[in-house]
Amino acid sequence: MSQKPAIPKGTRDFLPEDVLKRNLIFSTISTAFNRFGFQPIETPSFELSSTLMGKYGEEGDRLIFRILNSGEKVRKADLEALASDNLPRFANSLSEKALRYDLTVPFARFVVQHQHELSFPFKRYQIQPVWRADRPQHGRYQEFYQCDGDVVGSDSLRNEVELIQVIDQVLSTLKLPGFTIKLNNRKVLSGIAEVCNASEHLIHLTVALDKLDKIGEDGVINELMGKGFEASVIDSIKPLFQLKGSFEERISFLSAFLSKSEIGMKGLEELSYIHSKFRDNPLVKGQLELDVTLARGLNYYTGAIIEVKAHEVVMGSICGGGRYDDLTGLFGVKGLSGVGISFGADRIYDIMETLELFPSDLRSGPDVLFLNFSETEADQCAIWANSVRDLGKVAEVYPSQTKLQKQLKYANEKGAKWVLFYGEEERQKGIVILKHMESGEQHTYPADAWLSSWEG
RNA sequence: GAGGUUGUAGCUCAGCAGGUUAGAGCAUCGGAUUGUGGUUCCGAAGGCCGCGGGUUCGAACCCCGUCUUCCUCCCCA
Repeated sequence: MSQKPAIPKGTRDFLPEDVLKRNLIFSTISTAFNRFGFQPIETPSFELSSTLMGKYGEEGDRLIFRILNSGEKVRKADLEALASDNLPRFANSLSEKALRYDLTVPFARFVVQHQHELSFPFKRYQIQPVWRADRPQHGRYQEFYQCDGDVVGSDSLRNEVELIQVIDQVLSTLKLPGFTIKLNNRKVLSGIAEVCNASEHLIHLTVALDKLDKIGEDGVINELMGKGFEASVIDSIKPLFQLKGSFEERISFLSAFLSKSEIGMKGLEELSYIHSKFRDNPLVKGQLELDVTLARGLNYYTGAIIEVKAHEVVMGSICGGGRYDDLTGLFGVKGLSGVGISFGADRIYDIMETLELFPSDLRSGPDVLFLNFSETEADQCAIWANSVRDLGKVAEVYPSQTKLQKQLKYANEKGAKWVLFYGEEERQKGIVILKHMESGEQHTYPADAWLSSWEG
């Protein structure tokens, strides 16, 4: 009985070529992090549910993939909770583990758990898949890779500057035609709420502001009215919709707007500090932009907020991050400041695919393919193949004695550069024939010395 | 989680208001060419028409459910 092959929604298979392309992105990212002194770590694919639950807000909890208890443990199911419609409790009784939802929370757990083995400031990067029970859409998958870099144990703004440089270096190296690194600061958002007398509704305010580029000014106003904001408050926010001009111009506008808010001014100061560092040490390709509507969903950011958008393509952000002053506080260690970014490798992949940015020579076949004429000659070829491998080249011996036509077709499809003929005829004459697949030219060499004259 | 949309050969798609053995191109395999690939020509194989139920003399086509696809919202990488 055969079954129709299928994979779950939101997941993908990767063919050899796809993996090579993705590895190019990964290696570009890890190279950049390495150059800035970040070190790699890994954490398990799944964590205890208690580590993850409640860290991403109500929405986030819903999107966490939970792992069903196995075997006899299912008997622990809390049927009373089910009967009384307490679904979260019922779910907890069925599941003690969950697939990781991002790399930041597991990293916080990691830092607390290994605090005595790490030296601070600790700079790490991590490239691993994460899982979200989200509804798949363009550029959204249920399984995707995140590439995170964080610095914990240092509140210097130089870390923010450094992370922005990493982003710039990675995306420039990958030859993205252009991208904007949007910057904001949670303190500025708090300041805005403060001067508008809306401090207690900060979240609603920022969530609505965040949608400005999507639903427009009227949409934001409608949303705020829907959340019960007073007209006077909405009016006081309106000037922000018109924010235009250079980074400096926006800073000076906001300095006036936020002059009565101490925290808001602190945020502005941080933003202009970061911006000033790129004056004499400019970015390669990235464009810095101050965007007060940038909020991002995660509510643990306390300082800088970063988001990167690629030009020339419609796609959500390809990189995001920010500073969180108390992430490890959730795991019992207070006052450890951190700042980090997260690349969305799969979105970068999709962008590079649509803009055709992947180099064409990624898929390289064997340098030499030895045709298989008979057991005896193939044995000799296997010995030669090892010599070729010792030169750091790729060599393959065709495994069976099928028709030459078939073997050459294989060589052609696999992109072999050279094909070596060594059959009975050649053996008797003491020669080998090397054929260059692209030009079709053939050269004859003495069998005992072909390797030294071959230019492969 | 809410609403809409899609599903026919490995891939991209045809299939006339429900009517005999469901079609094409590309890909695959074989042959033309028993020691020479990419081109060409000939041929073959490949489908519970997403899955389950219903309506009908009769369903790829109509109805219901379910899964999947893509999209909008929500949220995010």
